[in-house]
Amino acid sequence: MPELPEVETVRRGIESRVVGRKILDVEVGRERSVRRVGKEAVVHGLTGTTMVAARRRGKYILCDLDSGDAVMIHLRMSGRVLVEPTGTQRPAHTHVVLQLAPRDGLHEEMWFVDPRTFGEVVVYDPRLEAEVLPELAKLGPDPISDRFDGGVLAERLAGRRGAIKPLLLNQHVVAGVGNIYADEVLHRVGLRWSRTVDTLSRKKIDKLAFAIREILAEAIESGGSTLQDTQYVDVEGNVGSFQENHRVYGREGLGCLTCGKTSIRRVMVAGRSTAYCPRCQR
DNA sequence: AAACAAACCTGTGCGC
DNA sequence: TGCGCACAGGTTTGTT
Repeated sequence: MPELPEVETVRRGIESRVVGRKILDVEVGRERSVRRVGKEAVVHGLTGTTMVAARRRGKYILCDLDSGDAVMIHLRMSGRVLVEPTGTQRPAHTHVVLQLAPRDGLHEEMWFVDPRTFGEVVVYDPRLEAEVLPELAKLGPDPISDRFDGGVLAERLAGRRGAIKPLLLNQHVVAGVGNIYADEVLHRVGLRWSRTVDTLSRKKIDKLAFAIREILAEAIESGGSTLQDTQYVDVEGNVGSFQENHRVYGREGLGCLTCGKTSIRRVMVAGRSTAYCPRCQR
């Protein structure tokens, strides 16, 4: 579900609503959500600590604790983070609850909610990051947090072959682009999902890198994309609005908003549904 | 090595 | 109304 813009929106919410508040108590209702290090490590690692920072690398949220430990939260397909007043009815699939020290007299909890349980919460010693979270070291550049331009992208694509879309989804190439934004980016630069990297000029790669930054930044500005199922909401429960700007994703059969002459088509590529305009994208 | 399918889960929407 | 199937924002693992 959530891609870089949604994850960044959640990170900002954690930064403003959770960072700086002591964690008084921790409940883990589902072992699977903390499978990487186990329930004990999460409960003991968080209880009594205070988050001092909330960072992000691609789709990974990384929070620093005043104990020196760190917390990694990955939402995968259906994870959500919510901050709600203590005592509020918790939704189904609320797997981890952090009781926060009251702020301005308000008692609140942070919930990790995740129906499909692909997501996870990990508490770890940052000195052991390479062993606990080996995937972090393999991530490509973050198009928002890191220096990212055509030169960087060309470097990441060097030596790789095949269709462009699966490469944009590869987190080792670029960290944070997912299925919606890959389709939107490719449409903006007029590239079809099937174009192979070896046919891309350096100038086109510059445009591609620029469009990645541009679209992700615009989406962050809009608070991310919330689809019909309203699965994605920020920590306050607000929906995003970037779906109103989608030009291909979820628009199968509708007229292309750019050329106005062809209808958007949808095919399966590398197991992911892929929307494109056959006229605008070559 | 790369391309693809399956796996991990639950919920929803659709056709019959 | 009910049932079975396809599919969903991600990522890893195993197989050709």
